[in-house]
Amino acid sequence: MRELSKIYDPKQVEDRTYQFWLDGGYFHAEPNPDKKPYTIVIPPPNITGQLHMGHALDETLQDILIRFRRMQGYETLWLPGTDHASIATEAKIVNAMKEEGLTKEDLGREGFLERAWEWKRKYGGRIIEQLKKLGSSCDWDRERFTLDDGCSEAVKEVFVNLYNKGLIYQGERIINWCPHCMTSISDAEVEYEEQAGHFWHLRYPLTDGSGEVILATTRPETMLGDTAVAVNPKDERYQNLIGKTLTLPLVNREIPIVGDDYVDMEFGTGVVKITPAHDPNDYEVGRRHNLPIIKVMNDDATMTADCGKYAGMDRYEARKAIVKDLEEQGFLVKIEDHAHNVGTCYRCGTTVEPMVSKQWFVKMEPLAKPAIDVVRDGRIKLIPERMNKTYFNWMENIKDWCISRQLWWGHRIPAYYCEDCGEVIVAKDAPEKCPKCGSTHLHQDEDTLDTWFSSALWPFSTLGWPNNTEELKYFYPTSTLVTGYDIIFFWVARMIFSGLEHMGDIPFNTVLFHGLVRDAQGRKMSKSLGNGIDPLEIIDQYGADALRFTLATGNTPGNDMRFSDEKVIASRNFANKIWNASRFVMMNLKDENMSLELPKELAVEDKWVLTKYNKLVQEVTDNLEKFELGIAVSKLYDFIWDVFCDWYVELAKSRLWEDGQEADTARKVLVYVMTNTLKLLHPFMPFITEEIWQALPHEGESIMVSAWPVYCEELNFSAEEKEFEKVMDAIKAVRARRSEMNVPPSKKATLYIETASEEIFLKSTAFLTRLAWADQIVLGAPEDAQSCVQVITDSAKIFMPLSQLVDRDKEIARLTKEKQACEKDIAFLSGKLNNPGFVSKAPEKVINDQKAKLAKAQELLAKIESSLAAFEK
RNA sequence: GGGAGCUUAGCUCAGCUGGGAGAGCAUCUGCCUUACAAGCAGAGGGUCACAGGUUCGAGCCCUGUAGUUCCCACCA
Repeated sequence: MRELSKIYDPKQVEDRTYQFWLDGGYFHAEPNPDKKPYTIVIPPPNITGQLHMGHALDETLQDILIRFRRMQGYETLWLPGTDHASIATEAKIVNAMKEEGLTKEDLGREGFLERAWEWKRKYGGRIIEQLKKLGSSCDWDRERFTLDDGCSEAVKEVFVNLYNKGLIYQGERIINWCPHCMTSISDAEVEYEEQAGHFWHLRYPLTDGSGEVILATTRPETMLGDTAVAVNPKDERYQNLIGKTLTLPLVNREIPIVGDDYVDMEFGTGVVKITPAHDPNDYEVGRRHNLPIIKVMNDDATMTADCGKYAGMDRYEARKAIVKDLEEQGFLVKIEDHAHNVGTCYRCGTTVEPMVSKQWFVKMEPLAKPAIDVVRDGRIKLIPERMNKTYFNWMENIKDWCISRQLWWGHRIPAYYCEDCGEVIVAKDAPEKCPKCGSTHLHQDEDTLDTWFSSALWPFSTLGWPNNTEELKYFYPTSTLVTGYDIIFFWVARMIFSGLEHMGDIPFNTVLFHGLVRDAQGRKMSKSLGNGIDPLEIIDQYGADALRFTLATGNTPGNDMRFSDEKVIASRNFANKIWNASRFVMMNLKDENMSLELPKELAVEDKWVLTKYNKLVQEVTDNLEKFELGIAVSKLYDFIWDVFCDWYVELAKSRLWEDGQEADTARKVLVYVMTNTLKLLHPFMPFITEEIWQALPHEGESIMVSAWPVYCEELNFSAEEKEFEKVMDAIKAVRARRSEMNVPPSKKATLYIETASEEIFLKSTAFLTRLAWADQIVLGAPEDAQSCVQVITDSAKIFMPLSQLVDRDKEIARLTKEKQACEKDIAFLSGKLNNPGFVSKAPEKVINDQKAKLAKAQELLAKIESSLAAFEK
């Protein structure tokens, strides 16, 4: 017998077990023609990041799928890596430099990049180490980084290909500019939030002095860049003004009044000032009317040198000054409160500034079309299905993707400019001279690419593309992508069109979306709220298995979940329960090298538990294959706790304590069910299952590479299962009656059992004695039935001679109540079965179920009635 | 403005293709029964948001309403 702590201590297990797996090389995958591949590429976490609950959920779900498939016999690759996260990382490094009093410009591009790589070497591995704490079974030999040589090669290849096909172009267009990050960002990177603002009503006089127009604006500082005022051509109030000119206040520039459908006559005054350089809609109006574009803001959102007295002011400072001047000069009519949506940078939260700027774009329409088709025709399955709608809506209305960033940390755009003739050369390698004029004065584009440009290639760049490697041939398309719904546009959609365009095939078959992990109150975890829960602390306190179990339980695809200590404690308790169940099994083992074969002769309780177990195998496998991880895990919980621990272990004790021939059968069944159930649980709780599996008789090196259990018909004993449940029902009923009457377990009672199923009850006397606190079992009714407490189930009537507890009136009342309940049941069931509609239309199985229920209820009623009659005699 | 999700026990949530409502936590009762008090045995607790409809039958399907959360669009 082993001496094991009553409490499972994850700390003594986890690191050691993880190292054991690494040493065994179990995480590594190689192309293997004898097996089918199963591949997941990790959503690469940012190198700046620390593991948070979102990662923990994401990685847990992936590891569950990976471990499940690995045990099923697939060649299983979980490819890990990290993302260079251009904006976030650059900002971090710039901040660190600031403390030394340095700026990017001080160091220059080379110096800055040197620092950045140094930083990456120092901190980039941090999150990887944290992933290992969770138990992630990634193939660490294949770890990649979005800025490594291979990914860089892929990025250049893609850029050049798309450029040559005309799908990447450079152009002067209005983009979103973040004045804090000092770079352009894509539309997807802008987050809108409602802010309280104002509506300034301004008076613009007609140049000819014949009057004025009044317009409203939320951004008066942009008026310096107004190059027109627009009205709706159908608007009778202003029709006659179209073609006339106004004198722009403060600036005294003459600007035209144009007619454009864009103007909503109902909104504001029906007059809109047009600032093409700083508003996307105005930009479009400007293009339609050939208006000049006047930039009034610099990249840092200060006013440009051309802004006269406002030059150099910050945009908000300028706003104040301009409003003040307008007011003083009589151009301000009134100020209204007005709530409006303001675009902010998703990285730093700064209000973005729409600006006209020369940038690189991906032409989206031709790429979007096939990407829509593969989801529509089901070649890529999104789970939950409703994500399709979100996906289509975005893809069908997609605008061109601004991919250039004014940053240094990232993939530098492979475009070169001839300083002599202005030729633009896009090539993977720097050209030596200009192909047009032969000049050697060339310089590379200063900008880098959007981080998401490289992550879009992740499913194939990590497998060696553009080289046609064995890995690429074998593992692509990948099987499942697991990610949060919050990056469907940033990442998922872009991987789909990139895979189709460059590989000619989908990047993955299925996308499993999960939701956000929120705090116990349902709030988003965030740094500013300080309500974030650190997964590493949870692991430290409760163990990785408890954390994983918590995240998997009750998790439905695409739905957010709440995280609370109570849930982790419940999971920790479950781990402890398993631990103690295994202690029980180990304490009762005689031969550590016992055979794992099930004995031929099985007791009825063995057949009962094996039948339940066998069903569990089927269901858990089904659920996992359908990505119903939360359902699978709760079935395991129920089976282990209720079926195995609360029932089977208790039932097995009878034979173990006798220590006869049959004890050996019990041991074998215990070990069989325990080890196989551990296998089913292993994807969810890898550490504890390995630890116990190793301690129990087993074959093979590790549970993680053992074979996944399969359903087998020989273990299906449904007749015995049903029969045995009659005894269980009796035990439960006796317990309930005793509890109702507050009889302590120490007070034993003889059980007289009147039943048509005598055989099974006879076999089960040991169970009735121990589990229903009896001192003796007698078949048949006692002579003095009236002085007995009676317990009635549909298959038995049980008498307990606890005469001092029997109150004739109370017994009659109780039996009458039971009788009424039973009659109600019968009325309901027979009503159903007498309904011609039901009998003719319901499926046969349902009808038979109802008939069986009715029969049982009638048996029960007969027993109750006879008892009642006896009492009333 | 458009779209989606959610609303089930006191709390947090399951509920697969429609067949008499489930779990965990909390509450109450009794138990240190030789794996486990992080446990065991019981109990109470629900007009499945509301109103219609389809159906023999609706928590589940359809329509509408309310509350709530989120996404997209961005009317200056």
